[in-house]
Amino acid sequence: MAREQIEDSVTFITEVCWHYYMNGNTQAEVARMMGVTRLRVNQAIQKAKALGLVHVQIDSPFTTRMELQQELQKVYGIEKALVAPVDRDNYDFHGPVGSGLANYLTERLRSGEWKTFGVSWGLTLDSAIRRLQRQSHPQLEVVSILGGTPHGSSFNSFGIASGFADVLGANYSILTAPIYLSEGIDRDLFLSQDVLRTHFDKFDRLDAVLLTCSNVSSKSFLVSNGLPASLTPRKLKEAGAIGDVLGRFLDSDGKSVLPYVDDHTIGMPLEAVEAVPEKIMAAAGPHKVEIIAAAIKRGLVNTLVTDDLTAELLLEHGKSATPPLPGSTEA
Amino acid sequence: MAREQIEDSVTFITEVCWHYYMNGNTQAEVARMMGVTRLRVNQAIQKAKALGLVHVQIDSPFTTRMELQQELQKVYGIEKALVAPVDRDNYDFHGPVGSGLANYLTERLRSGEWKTFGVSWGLTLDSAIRRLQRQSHPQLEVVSILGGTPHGSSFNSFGIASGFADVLGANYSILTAPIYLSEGIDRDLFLSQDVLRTHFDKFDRLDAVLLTCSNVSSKSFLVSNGLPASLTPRKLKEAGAIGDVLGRFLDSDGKSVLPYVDDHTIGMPLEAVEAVPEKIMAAAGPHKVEIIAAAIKRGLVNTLVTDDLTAELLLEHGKSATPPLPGSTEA
DNA sequence: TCACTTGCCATACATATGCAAGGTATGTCA
DNA sequence: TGACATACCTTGCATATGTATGGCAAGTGA
Repeated sequence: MAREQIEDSVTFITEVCWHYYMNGNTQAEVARMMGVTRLRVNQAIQKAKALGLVHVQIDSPFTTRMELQQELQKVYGIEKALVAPVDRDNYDFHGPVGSGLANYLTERLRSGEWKTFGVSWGLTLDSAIRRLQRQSHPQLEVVSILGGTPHGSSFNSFGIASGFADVLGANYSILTAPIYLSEGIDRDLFLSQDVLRTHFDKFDRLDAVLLTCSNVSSKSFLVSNGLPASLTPRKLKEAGAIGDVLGRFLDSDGKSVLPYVDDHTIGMPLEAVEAVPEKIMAAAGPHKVEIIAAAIKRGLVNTLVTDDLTAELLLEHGKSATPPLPGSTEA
Repeated sequence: MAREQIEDSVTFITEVCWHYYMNGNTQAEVARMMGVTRLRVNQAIQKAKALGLVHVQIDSPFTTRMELQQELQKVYGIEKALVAPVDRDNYDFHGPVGSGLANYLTERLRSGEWKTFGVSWGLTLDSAIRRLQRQSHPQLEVVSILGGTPHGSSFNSFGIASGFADVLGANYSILTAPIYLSEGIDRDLFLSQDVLRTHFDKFDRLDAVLLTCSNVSSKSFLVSNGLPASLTPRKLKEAGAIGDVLGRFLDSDGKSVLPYVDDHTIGMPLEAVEAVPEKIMAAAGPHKVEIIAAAIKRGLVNTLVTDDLTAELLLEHGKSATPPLPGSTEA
């Protein structure tokens, strides 16, 4: 290395952001004030965004798709639906939903009602973490409710639970196990490990869970990278699976299609999920419409965070596929 | 009026902001998506800023002037100093301090330690309100601790207390009285009104107070518009006053210079302020250096929120005007 | 009917932002 | 000492944003 690197610390970036966002100076003005080039100011601002150092919040963000939200609640009989607007020409089904979930979580955590909540994993939750404002909830515990895949990535089990805990200023507890147990291993023996039993006990005391879902296609990270060798997308479809929640594959009625695989899945059982007071599912994309509907039917969702495109498809699906559930059409 | 006005509701503005800030579209893209002109998108975004609908937050904003903060704490013996960076060529002594106070308040309120806090009034606090993110603290009570002037404005007593309460989702209690009692009215009789006595009783139970201060010049709204007819800036200066805190004029040692006027001032007595656990003063500007120093000397400040220009002048003032207080120079 | 008001649009343009390409200072190393 | 690499700067330009101006269409009222 020749010449020492210029100061590019958080302190520098923070001051740039203060001048730019709080004081409303232009990038050129900030550069002049701080005695650096405009380029470096520009870069600092971009770095701040990337680092999640600045956060833009919109007050009452869910007023824009009120009709869709109310119709979803009515048609599917769920307690709350939150619908984020998307750009249809440049569709991104993780970002807006992530923002929406981040907003809702912030609001929900403010009440202080949650002592512990469970998280699965996936790109949607990763996106939510990166959009969350740093907070302080020292009494809160984030519990991982699903094992990980061997292909480690930032949105895998460990990264999601610790990511939430970090940004929320909370504690966390990791499920140190693979999502699917290898064929040769005895399930009961494996689960009898003290560390796992202690962890599993926490599932019964969760105040909330953050769920995601996916369909059976290459769009699903789990299907592409995480399935046991014996399980192919083809076999899944033949068994009637339309997608998974917590690694457990369901049919269009929300029933498990592969009990044997479920037995070898390390994570919170869906029966336990059903018992959690707040079941929040964050999911969007045309390919997820069926599995979202199935998960709702199964009783896995109180609150659905999605986008307007998916919401419209869900309503279409709900009207065409099934007559409204009895008692769920009341206003 | 010809033609009905176009939809310009909060819903419309919110959707624009969502696309622009959350989804990262350009204004032109948002316009195309929503079927309006770019001009209207641009105006909606500006309106959102003006309405305080969008808020930009910076994580750990007070790392940039760490040395100044520490030196202020040392030289003046205060618990905490928060220093916001400003643009010296385009100096604005309300905005940055308002942002700083908003940030600190948000952090402080998150702890849930406050049940009730007192607010005075002034442009600095008004600025803080407009920069605060909407929050929900149903258990919190904002208490006005100073009467108002007849020249009602948004930053007057009523507007500040209700403004804080509104944005914080809290309750409020107003001091329905003029800041200076008219000559002819008997003070004790006036204060014996039930509604005032109930209000004054709250002063003893405050967890915190937000204070401001001003000097004796036309820059002070109080001096320009709020003084009783018998009190002129000249008289104030002759009596040794260098500024006011809560409408009470102090000399450079922080002592009251006009006990008779203080008797006719409707607001929290400074002796009661001294007893509050957290005394937060938000003030900046070269003209406020002396009165800030005096207020600190009087023991009215735990936490000072100011800007870097004022901080430097305060340090200069502290070093030249007074030898460091005994025992306050320890690190 | 026609002048007029109102509210929006199209256009144009000044300024601000994002980004790439080549230049320059300052160190390393043969 | 000079070739070289590195880290940063300058310049220039494409795009995005902010704002002013003239125009047009729809309604109003003489």
